[in-house]
Amino acid sequence: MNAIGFEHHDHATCIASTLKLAEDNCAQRGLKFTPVRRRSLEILLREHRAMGAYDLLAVLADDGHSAQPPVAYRALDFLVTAGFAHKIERLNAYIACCHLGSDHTPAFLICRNCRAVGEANASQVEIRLDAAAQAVGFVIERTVVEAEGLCPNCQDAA
Amino acid sequence: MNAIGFEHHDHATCIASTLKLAEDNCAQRGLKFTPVRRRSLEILLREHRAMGAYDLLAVLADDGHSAQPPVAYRALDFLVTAGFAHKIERLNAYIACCHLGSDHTPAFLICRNCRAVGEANASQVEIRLDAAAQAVGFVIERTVVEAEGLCPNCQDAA
DNA sequence: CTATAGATGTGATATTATAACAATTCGCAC
DNA sequence: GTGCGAATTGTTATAATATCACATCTATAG
Repeated sequence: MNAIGFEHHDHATCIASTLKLAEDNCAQRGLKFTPVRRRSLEILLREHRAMGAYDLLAVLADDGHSAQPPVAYRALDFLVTAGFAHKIERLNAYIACCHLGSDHTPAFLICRNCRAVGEANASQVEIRLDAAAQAVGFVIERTVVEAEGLCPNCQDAA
Repeated sequence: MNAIGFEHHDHATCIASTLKLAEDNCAQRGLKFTPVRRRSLEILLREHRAMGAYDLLAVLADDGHSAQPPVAYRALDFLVTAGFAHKIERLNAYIACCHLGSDHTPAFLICRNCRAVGEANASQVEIRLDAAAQAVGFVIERTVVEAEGLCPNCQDAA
């Protein structure tokens, strides 16, 4: 899971260690890692795919949680704000962060066929919007970088 | 209107010349620049802001066009596919292209306060996702780059 | 002229997201 | 421990964004 989510990795360990990281991180920052929030992150981690809010909601409902939309959106808000998950704007969907802990501008590779999403390592991405922004006095707070295409599996299929 | 939409420019000329460019471009490529499509582009050009599909629809309705959602979405589809407009994924909104004719990966500066959107000149932006993509065999077809922040006007207001 | 492909009109519905407010829980000062 | 206040959760309703499906029209190639 170095750069991207398309490679194989020890998924069980990946989930467990990320959950642990998130837990510690919340403790440090005084954030409440409540059951719904924890469970939501776990669900996102299991999938390693972009999930719609309603997809998440469906899984939460199976768990016996309340199944109203705000439940999912609140959990996702928390995870995104805390930096444990990202929103994929292109898909209106959400995915667990692969680089939890490191402050980073995420960049995604999104398969248009299977919705698999890889999060590129920030070191492999260079974005030079600063010059353009400075030129007009615009202050950048957040940058979305999303590349759409075909993942290796779906290239083979086609 | 060199790099960005936050600068002043001769708007009437900008609209007229872009419409002309689009018209010629359609003629060359055998695309049909129908009244609704032309009018939609004109509306987007006038605003120079990200408009929701339903915002566009409202203006079209005032014109006397049919006011069902597919009318707006079809026009926007056409404009985006033809390269005359872009979708701002972050806002689920649409904006006329500033660099009509030149094949480019657009990069946007989006004001979170007033929704003004500037389209950066491709030459001022460097995106180096290729390495990350190649490393895992991903084929990039399209890239979305959207920076969110505050435009000069809204910084002053705050 | 006419067959055809593309474009438009229209009603219904799917998908994504938020508002609003009540009820509950949790930490903490007293 | 009690009670206050802030954050979280439960729940209903609704807003905002987007697509489907199918009928009708229009331009044009043959």
